[in-house]
Amino acid sequence: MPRTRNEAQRAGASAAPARVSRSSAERVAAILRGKVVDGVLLPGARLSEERLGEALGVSRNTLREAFRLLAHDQLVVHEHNRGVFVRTLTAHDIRDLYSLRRVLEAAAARHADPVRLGPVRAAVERGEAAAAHRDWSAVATADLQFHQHLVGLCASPRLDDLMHRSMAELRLVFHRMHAAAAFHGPYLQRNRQILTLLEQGEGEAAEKELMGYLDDAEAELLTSAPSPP
Amino acid sequence: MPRTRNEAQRAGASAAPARVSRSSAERVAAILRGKVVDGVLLPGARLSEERLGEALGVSRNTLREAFRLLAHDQLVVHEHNRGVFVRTLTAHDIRDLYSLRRVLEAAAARHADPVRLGPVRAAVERGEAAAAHRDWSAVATADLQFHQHLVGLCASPRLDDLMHRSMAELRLVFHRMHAAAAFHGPYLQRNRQILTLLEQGEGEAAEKELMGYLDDAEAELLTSAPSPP
DNA sequence: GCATATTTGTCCGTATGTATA
DNA sequence: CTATACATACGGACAAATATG
Repeated sequence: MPRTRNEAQRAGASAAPARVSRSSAERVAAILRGKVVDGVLLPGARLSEERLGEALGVSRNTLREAFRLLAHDQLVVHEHNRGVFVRTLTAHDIRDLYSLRRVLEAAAARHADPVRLGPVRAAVERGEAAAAHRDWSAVATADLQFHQHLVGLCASPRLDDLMHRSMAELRLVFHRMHAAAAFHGPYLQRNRQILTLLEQGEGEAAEKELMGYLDDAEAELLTSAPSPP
Repeated sequence: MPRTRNEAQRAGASAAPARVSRSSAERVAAILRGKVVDGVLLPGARLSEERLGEALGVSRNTLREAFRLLAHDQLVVHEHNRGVFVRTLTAHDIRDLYSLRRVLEAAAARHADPVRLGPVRAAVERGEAAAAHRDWSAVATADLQFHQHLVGLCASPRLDDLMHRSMAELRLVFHRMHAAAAFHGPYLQRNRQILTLLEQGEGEAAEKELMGYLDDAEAELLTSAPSPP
């Protein structure tokens, strides 16, 4: 009899990320996560237990579990006895996130194996194709994926996860750049250049290019940051 | 009637110096986290909602919130409809954790500012003093703190937090080394050597020493790992 | 500064679904 | 296959903290 449940779960987990049964809390968290990273829920917005529970059709207890999950993703902050709010990144947060990216992406460039650059190259090409069609939203997505796959070269699930969560955090401020096109567009050529260097085995040069990219992107984001240091 | 629950909560909370008001979920999570990293709750152990809620004097709702927090620390795994269990690290996990440490600690060695080595030096000296007193538990603590403060040189809260959680995860397998002395002891001299190199501004050499340390520690841990790759 | 309304924190009881002996 | 134990999820209750007028 279906004592195969465990086997099925493990097999499914190893192969495809598709999961048959997720808890309500996870489902609700996924919905809210999407609204936060897509900018539907803006930084500082309050997430009322009563209103949201009503809107999503879940009880307050379930919603609170979802809040804990989102808080761990750093997408919301839980203020005791006050409630849950969409996170507002400070300039300090932005600097920290870019420090973290420098560490992760430098390591990726240093350990990059030229034969594993497939997904990285694909992201570059998706970005260029999107730019040709003036689909700036897709350009932004491809830019993020380029760097995500770059870190993926480390072949570390924990680093992948960290990078993924960090990029979600950064999206909280990307929304402040009302012209996403102007922000992500100029970086396409730099991504292409980094890819080329990696394919030629020029890890050192690629790392230097990457650090320049990150320095410039950080500086640009900080000019739009209203918060003090 | 026993509505004295709140009084008991305050009494317990007042013992902790740091923060006056933490949620019950956070307090419970902290208690359980301690039991897991101290090896009181061993990997694979089941955390029953009913039993633990009874023992800790909190409702199942509150306990479930605490579980979400612990699951995010990767110290427990939440299997849907089955319950919460203390995490069992596989050999794959150990390798991943050391990959992560290599990235973080290499970055730390590379960016180390010799004038900020105070806490690192202090940890080395605490370890040596503890070894002189044959306090192997303190030796282990100092060893972990040496590496924690090393990463602290990056001055990144997010990296600090990541390192801290990763070390907590590693403690899940340190308990398998029944002789903690034999495990942490030999690394004291290597820590001292790394410190010396950093103080002399020999970042490259320090990084190489560090990588050797991590390779050896990883290999030693893997010999005690019962799980397949 | 105070009284009041709102919201969160926490608990309880219970019905339903799932897994395992 | 059935029985049992347990997790999931809901809704209601009330005290405490916070926001509001």
